[in-house]
Parts: sequence; structure tokens; C-alpha cells
Amino acid sequence: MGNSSGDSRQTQSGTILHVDMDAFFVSVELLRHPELRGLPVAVGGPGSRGVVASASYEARAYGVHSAMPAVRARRLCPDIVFLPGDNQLYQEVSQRIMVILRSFTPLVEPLSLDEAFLDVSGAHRRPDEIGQLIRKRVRQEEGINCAVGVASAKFLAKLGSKLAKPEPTPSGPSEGIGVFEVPVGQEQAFLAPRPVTDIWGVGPATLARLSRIGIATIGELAQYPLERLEEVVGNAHGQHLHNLANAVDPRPVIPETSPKSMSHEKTFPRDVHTHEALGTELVALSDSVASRLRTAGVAGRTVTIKVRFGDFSTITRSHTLASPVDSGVVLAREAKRLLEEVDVASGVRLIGVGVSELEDPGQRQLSLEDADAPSWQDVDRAVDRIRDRFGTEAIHPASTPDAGPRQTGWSRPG
DNA sequence: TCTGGGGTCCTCTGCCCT
DNA sequence: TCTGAGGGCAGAGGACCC
Repeated sequence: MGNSSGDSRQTQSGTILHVDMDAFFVSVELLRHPELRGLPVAVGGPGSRGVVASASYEARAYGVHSAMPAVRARRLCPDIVFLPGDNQLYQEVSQRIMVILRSFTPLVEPLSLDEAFLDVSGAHRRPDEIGQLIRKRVRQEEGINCAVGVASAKFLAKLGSKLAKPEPTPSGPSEGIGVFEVPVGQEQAFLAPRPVTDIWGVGPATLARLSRIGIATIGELAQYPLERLEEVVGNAHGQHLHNLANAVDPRPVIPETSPKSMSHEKTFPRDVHTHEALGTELVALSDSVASRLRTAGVAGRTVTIKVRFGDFSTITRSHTLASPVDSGVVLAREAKRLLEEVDVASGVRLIGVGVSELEDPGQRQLSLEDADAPSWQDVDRAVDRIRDRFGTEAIHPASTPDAGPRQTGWSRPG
């Protein structure tokens, strides 16, 4: 085993840990529903259009997995217990876990609520020892199990944590090894026999393309000429896959990353056929997005709406403004304008609003069209203050479904 | 079987300007 | 004035991730 001489590997001197919570949403729910321990449990939307966001290992033993339609999960496992998600709670637990991780190194890059990379290069302890300590503290302080991958690069560490996870069985998860280390110098030998789907960035579409040229394992991918691979999957993607297959992944752990876009979307229980009903939803979604923009202290220039029709075909329409916005009213106005161009008569199952090209709102320059913006800014700030004091449900835009009769302005429920 | 919600990144196309 | 090439940018969509 070991690295062959004369290959294209770059020097990777770091030691990276990937920490991944086991069935995170379900694990958090089981802390407040201990009576459900040992049962097949899923977090997600139980309705006809809901999907599984997280499944317990007991549910996974029946073949249930995340992103699976709830209808199918029930068919596979009729006794499954569905719980609605509580994103607020998951975020709070996640933040506390990130604090634990930062007590080991300041170089922590959260990847999602339940995963993070840590750069522990230069630490006095052995990385596998750090991994065990992390597992112990997360379990003791938050009651949640996690798996840790240790390697010289992000992609390998992530694969390691996957291999350290428990296996689902009908009687509960089998004990995983907890910490899996990919030895330095043996990366390519470790990767070679593994399926290409273990590579970050190989989904169904790329897998189909690779299958057509006879590539099934990472070793075969590593040997495939780069120029021909680029012809099959595109230049950037080809280079990326070639590098990862050859264990080349010099991406550093970046502790602070600023968001590049923010969006909200909603799937309707039944398809919606009118601009008016969709417009009402756009107001609510725009309000949520704008509120988050202001909380994050950013504003965005490009407004995008997403429309998914009954047949699941999806379109987006976007418009880039002269100046960044963080006002729900301005955002909703722009979103409605974009929606006007879309024929919705066939029925819409999902609508979304997003903002990208985020920047500091201090750079805002008012155009003539935005002449009313200062007053809306005052309203937005007032709304934020009310929500800070009384919670996010304390006040809604007046034209949202929760706000009673249609009118302009804002309303307080109750 | 029938597909949530929130993101990132890449590619392609068309338009505008030089 | 017209035309083509090429770059930059916006918009749209695809693929992928958790």
C-alpha cells in the first residue's frame, strides 16, 4: 500500500476531522420523547407530500432513509412514528455542539447543523484520541452520538466518518467503530476499491454518465484520462472528480463563511392555480427571507422566484436590482412582478423566494423607484424590534394567510 | 414511488458593448 | 452604416449536498 511515486498528489500536511451526528434530528427529538427510544421514528412532513428529513436506525432497518416520501416510508414501515421538525431547537443544539468542537480547535467549519470539519494540525494529542474525546463530550453534554473521520483531507475525513457510523438493524443500531482514520500515505489504496458514489459530487446524473464509460470504482476513475473525463462530465466537474479520485483535496478548513444566498420555499398540500393565492404566499415568504437578511446584517441584489408545477417541472425567474434590498415589502413587490410573467393556470405545487448577490446593506443606494424605501426600512426595523421582544409569530404582513382579511400593512394576531 | 427545504456551484444561452 | 468576433454579464436551469 502507500502512495506511488511520481503521481500528481499535492502536499497535504493537515490533519482534518469530520464530525457527523448520528440521525441528528431524530436524536434531538428522542431527548424530549424518551418513550420513543427503540422505535422506528422519523422527523419530517407526514402529509401526502411530505418527506423524511431524518430517520432513526430502527426505521432505517426497514429501508427508510432521508428524502424518502412519507407515503413510501409508511408503506415500508407501517408502525413508523412521524414527528414534525423543530428547526429552532435543532439550531440551538447545533450551536452548543459547535461550542464543544471549538473548545478543541478554533478551526471549525460547520457544514450543516449536524456536521463540521475541524483542522487539528499541530495538536498535541493524536487525532483519533481527539475524535474519541469529542464523541465523549457530545454524548455527555448533549446526549447525542456522533461519528468522527480522521484523514489528511476533507473528502477523506468525511468518508471516514461515514464508515465509523453504526449500522441499522431492526433491533436498533449496531455499534459503529465511532472513529475511523484513513492512514496517511494509504489514501489511494483506501479509495481504489470503493464505489464512485462515495465521492462528494457524484449523484444520479454523474453516476449514469460514468457508468456509460465503464467506470464503477474510484480506482477506475483515478486511472481514466482527465481530458476524456472532462468531455463526459464537464471541465470543472471532471477536474474535481479526477482530483478527489486521486486523493487530491487541498481545500482548507475555513471557520467563517458568509452566506451567498438566502431563500424560503413552500410546497402546497394541493396545487395552486391563481396569481392571487401565490402572491399572498410570496408576501409571507419574502417577509421571512427579509427578516433573516436583516438578522444576518446583509441585503441582496438578485431576487429569484422558483415555481414548481404539478408535474414537478421547475422554473426560476430572477431579476438583479440596482441596489440591495432587505425589506420584505420591496422583496415581495419584486417577487410578484416576476410571478406575473409565469403562467400558473396548470397548477403550482411549490413556490419559493430567494435573494443572492448578498452584500452589506450600508452600500444601498436609493433609486427614484425606491423613494418610499426609507419608510419601509423604518417599518422593517419596528417589526424586527417587536419580534425580538415577542417572538417571530408576534407580527405578520397583513396579506399573509395568517393575518386575516387582506389589507396592506402589518397586523398583530390576537 | 413520487419526490421538503435550504443551500452551493457550474454550464449554457442570449444580450449588450466594444 | 453594417457585420462579425469576443468579452462580460444576467438569467435560467441542472446537479449535488445535508
